[in-house]
Amino acid sequence: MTDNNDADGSFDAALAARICWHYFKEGQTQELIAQQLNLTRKRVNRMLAEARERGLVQITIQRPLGPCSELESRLTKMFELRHAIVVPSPIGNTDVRVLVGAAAGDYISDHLTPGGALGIAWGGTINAAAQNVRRRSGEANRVVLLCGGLAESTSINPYDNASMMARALDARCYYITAPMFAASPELRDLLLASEPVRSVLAMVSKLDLALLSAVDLTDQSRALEYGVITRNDWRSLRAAGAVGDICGHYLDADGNVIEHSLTTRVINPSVKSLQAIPLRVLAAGGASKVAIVRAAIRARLCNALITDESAATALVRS
Amino acid sequence: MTDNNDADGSFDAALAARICWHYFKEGQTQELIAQQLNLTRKRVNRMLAEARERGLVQITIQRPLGPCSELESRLTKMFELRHAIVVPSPIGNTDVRVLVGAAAGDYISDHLTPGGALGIAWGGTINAAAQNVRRRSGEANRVVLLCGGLAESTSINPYDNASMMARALDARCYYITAPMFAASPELRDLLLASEPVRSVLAMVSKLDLALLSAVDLTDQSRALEYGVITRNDWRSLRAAGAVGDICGHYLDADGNVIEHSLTTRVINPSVKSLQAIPLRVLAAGGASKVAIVRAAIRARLCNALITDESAATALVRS
DNA sequence: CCAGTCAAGACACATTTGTGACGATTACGG
DNA sequence: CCGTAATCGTCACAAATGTGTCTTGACTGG
Repeated sequence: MTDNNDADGSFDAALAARICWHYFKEGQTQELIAQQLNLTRKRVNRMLAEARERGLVQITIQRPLGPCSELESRLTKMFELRHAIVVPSPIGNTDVRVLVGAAAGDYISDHLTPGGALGIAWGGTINAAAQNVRRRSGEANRVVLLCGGLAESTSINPYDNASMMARALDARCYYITAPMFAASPELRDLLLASEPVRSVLAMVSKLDLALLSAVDLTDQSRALEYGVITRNDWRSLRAAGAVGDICGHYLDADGNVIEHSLTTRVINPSVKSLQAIPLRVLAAGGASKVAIVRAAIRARLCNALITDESAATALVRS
Repeated sequence: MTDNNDADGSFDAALAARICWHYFKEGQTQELIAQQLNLTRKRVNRMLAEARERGLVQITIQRPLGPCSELESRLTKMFELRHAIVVPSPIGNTDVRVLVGAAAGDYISDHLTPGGALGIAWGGTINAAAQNVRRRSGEANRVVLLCGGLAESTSINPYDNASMMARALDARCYYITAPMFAASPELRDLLLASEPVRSVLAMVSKLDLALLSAVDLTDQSRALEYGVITRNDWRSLRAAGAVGDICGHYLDADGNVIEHSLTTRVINPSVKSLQAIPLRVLAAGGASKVAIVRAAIRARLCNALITDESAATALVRS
């Protein structure tokens, strides 16, 4: 009856849930909970932390929250978006992606209809979103990963993101079983035409909802850090006018698609198929993402936006 | 743009929301938040507490939580309920009504369709539920209070409960503008037939969902404490075999309606009209409520139950 | 059977949080 | 204009929390 179907064994979700209940709902002290449940306080403390990590406790703040909603409505009008969500920028050294991702997880929970098909990009933001989606079960949802994989598993990995999201939604997950960038244009074409890849990509235009992320090409770009592109590519892409990419489509500041040697090798859903998705949510925050976010909107690759206050402020000033 | 439509002025919801965001989502310390926002730490601390009081932050624990879900399925089968929700019993001296109420608020949020009509009873549990409902707006929901009022405003008051719930749901609220017990049977009949009362009661059988509470007649009964009934009535009701009441309908242990001088003066929806409501959720926890909960189920006054572990355990043992 | 390894408990300590006392400042009614 | 009361900030301290280190003990692979 008690389900411990999670991938890793060493975590008693039922116990954690009970601890969370006593702590968050009942407001008891960790000490007392430990006594009652015959645990050490430290254990309680750690399970509490782990439960929050895993998104076992969901903390929602009643929206709208003041100045942010002002920005939201301005963004919505200005860029003709379906929705805009603006969260406060971090005041500490918190990663803005965790915050925007948390909001994105909420958003997905609210907008993915039961049995719906969700496409996702990858990255720190998406990772945080996956951790913050409200768990579902038995709805036959589907998750489609909108990019190829990365061979060397960095801390953030596309397949990992997708599997986490799928697990949270109790969804079937579809992966593009190919690298993000093929070794050669010829190989790319072969892969695109070959079977597992072709049929997964064909699903894209049928999706109900896409959760997209933005890769920037600023000095802070994580693409370099994660080894997605080389520094040479980074330089030449910038020289070609690119400000970043959405699912491997490199865009200039006006939202035009940039041609580049990389783009002849990328394995990704076409711009058209992405545009066919009714609700295309872009989740990206921080100053470095402003240019690519604006470009993505202009390219009509997104019609809903989740971002933070600082980026939103910059966007409405444009 | 920033809406401060709450009844009491001296609470900056937008600021509180921002503080909550930085604290709960970003995980910053109160000290740092205070610095950044130019507030004192104490102020941050108090606003955090107040925000939680007011249900501005919603904490959800991923269900199902182990042993409780076991009880839930047993209750569901045993009593042929639509749903059963069991929450852990308090381990400290927390009021069980707050915990059961919190779960009830969640339940309402999940099951009241937009634009739906909700009937509610009153009491500590309902009060907690109202504080825990997820805020909605612009859905034209309706809330109908299923009992008359109490003249002297105790800490928990029917009109108060209803108004809080209606405010949370941005709902129109309908009150029975009559006392819970009329001074005489004749006056009761006059009131039932008279206009504002009659039409509100007529709405009852059209409701989508009712959130009911159980009044017990044990030694711990709050009905005495709140001065709803006199000690004499309490004694004679018990003598007549009553174990408690649901919306003013006194029941014996088998769920039969008890006749009593009080019941000739009570102003409430008929049993029939209550039974016509598709989803009738009874929220009540603690040992003292076991008998009346069982009676209510037998009387088919409820087909969904929210309770705590101790009461649930007692119920399945019957 | 014996290290070696790893998880979990005991303990200790620094940080963070909740709360009360006290004084300053402001609003308000006479 | 003054006194009163209420509010808010400052300080201080106790409680609760997060995080190390060290130790115990169980399991593992020779």
